[in-house]
Amino acid sequence: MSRASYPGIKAEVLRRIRDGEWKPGAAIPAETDLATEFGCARATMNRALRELAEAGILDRRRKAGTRVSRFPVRKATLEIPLTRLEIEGQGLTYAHRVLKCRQIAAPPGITQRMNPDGTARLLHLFCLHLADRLPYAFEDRWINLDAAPGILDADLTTISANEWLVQNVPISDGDIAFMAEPAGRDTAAAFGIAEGTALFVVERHTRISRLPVTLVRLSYAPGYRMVTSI
Amino acid sequence: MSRASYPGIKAEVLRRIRDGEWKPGAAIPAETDLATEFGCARATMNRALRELAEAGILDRRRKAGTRVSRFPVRKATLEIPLTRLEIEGQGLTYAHRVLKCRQIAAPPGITQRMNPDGTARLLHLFCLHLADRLPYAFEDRWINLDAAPGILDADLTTISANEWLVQNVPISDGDIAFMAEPAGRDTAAAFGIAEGTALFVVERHTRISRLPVTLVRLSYAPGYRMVTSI
DNA sequence: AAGTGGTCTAGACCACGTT
DNA sequence: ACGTGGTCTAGACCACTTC
Repeated sequence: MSRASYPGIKAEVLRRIRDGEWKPGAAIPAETDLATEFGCARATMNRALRELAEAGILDRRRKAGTRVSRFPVRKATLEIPLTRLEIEGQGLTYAHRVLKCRQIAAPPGITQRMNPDGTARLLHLFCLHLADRLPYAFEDRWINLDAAPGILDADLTTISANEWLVQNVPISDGDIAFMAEPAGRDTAAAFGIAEGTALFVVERHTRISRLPVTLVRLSYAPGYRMVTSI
Repeated sequence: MSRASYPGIKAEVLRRIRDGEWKPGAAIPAETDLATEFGCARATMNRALRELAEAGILDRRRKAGTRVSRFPVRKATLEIPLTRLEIEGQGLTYAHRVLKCRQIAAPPGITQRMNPDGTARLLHLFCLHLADRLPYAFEDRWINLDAAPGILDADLTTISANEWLVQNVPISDGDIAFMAEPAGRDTAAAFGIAEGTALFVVERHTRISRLPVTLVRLSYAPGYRMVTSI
C-alpha cells in the first residue's frame, strides 16, 4: 500500500492501471479527490500525477481531468556522454587522433546548416576515438569559429574538440539523429573494414540560441549498440 | 530578468551559466539564498534547480550543495510511438501484414531472454509495417503467451501485436537498444533490397515485473532516421 | 555537528478549456 | 460559468553527507 509519498503514490497508481482497476482511456478521479483518498496534500498528489503524465502514462488537461493514456508513448532517455567518458566508463583507456583539421570552404549541404548568412568561418575536423587502442568512433565535425572563438588556440590533439566545446561553449541546444549508414571510404579505412559495412551513425547539430556551433557525425565501429531502459 | 516563476528562474540560471557568471564545476548559492535573491519561495527555486539537475545541467548533493556540471550529460528523450501512430503522424496511410505467426520452439538465444525457467509457451511473429503501401519496418517478435494470455484469440491481421499488447498488457518496463545491422535474407526480401544493406534496428525487450512479455526487433527501411532534439 | 537539498503540508490564486 | 490542473507561498521536518 502507498504511503503519502509521491513515489509510493506513483507505484500505487501504476498498480491500479496494471491490475485493470483504471483502464486505458478512462478518467481517474481529480487530484483533490485522490489527495483526500490517499491522505496527502494536493501538492504531493500533483507531483506524482505530473511525473506520470511526463512519462506518458497519464494524459492531463485542465478541466477535462486526468485519463490513463490510450497509447502510452514510451520515452527512452538516452544519455549522450562525451566519447571519452563513455569509453572510460567501460573501464577502457581512451585516446584520440586528429586525422584532419582545416579551415576550408564547406560543401553546400553543410553551409546551409552551419553558415546560413554566409559570413562564418568554418573549421573542419576528422578525428578517431580509440578505446584500448582500437578504433571506437570516427568523427566528422564542422565548427563555426564565430561561435567558438578560441578553439584555434586549443591543442585539439590533447583535448578533443567535443570536450573543448562542452567546457567553453556551455548550454547549447540542438537536434540529434540516429541512423544506419554504409561505411564510406574514410570510415572504412579508419576501422579497417569493407566499404558498405553497416555502421551506427549519430548526427548532432548544436546551436546556441539559433547560432550554429557545431555539426558532428559520429560513426561507430561495427557492433556498436546504444542501450537504455524504458 | 526573471519573474518568480520556475521557468523564468531556469532561464536566468541558464543565462548565468552561458554568460560565464557561474562556471562549470563551480558551486552556486544554496537554494534558500537564491530564493531570497529571486524573491520567491524555496519550493519554487527547488523546482527550477531540480529540473536543471534532472536535465544534467547542475549537480546537486545534500550538504555539498549545487554545482554547475563539469560534463553536462546531454539527455535525448526519444519517444517510441506505436508504428501505426508514427506513420499516421506523417500523414501516411498505415497497414500491416502478418508474414508468419507460429507457436514454435525458440532458439537458445531467445529462450534465454524470454523463457528463463523453460516452461513458457512462445509465439513467434514476422510482420511488415507499410506506409502508403510501401514497406516501412520489418518486425520480428516473440511473445510470452503466459504473460499475454488472450493474444491467441486476437485477430493480429486487424490489430498489430504491438498495439494489442499496449492495450492489454499495460505498464511494462524493459530495455531498448539501437544499432545498425546488415539486411538479412528476410528483411532484404521484404524491402526489396540487397542483403547486407545497412538497416537501422531497434530491439526492445519488455517485462512486467520481471516476467518477460515480448522481445521485438524492428528493422527500418533504408534511409530511416530517428530524430529528436536535445 | 551542522548545512544542504528532499519532501510534505495547508492554503491560495490563476489559466485554461470544456460546457 | 465553472471545474480542473498549474503554480506559488510560508513553513516545517527529515535524510544525507560532508566536516
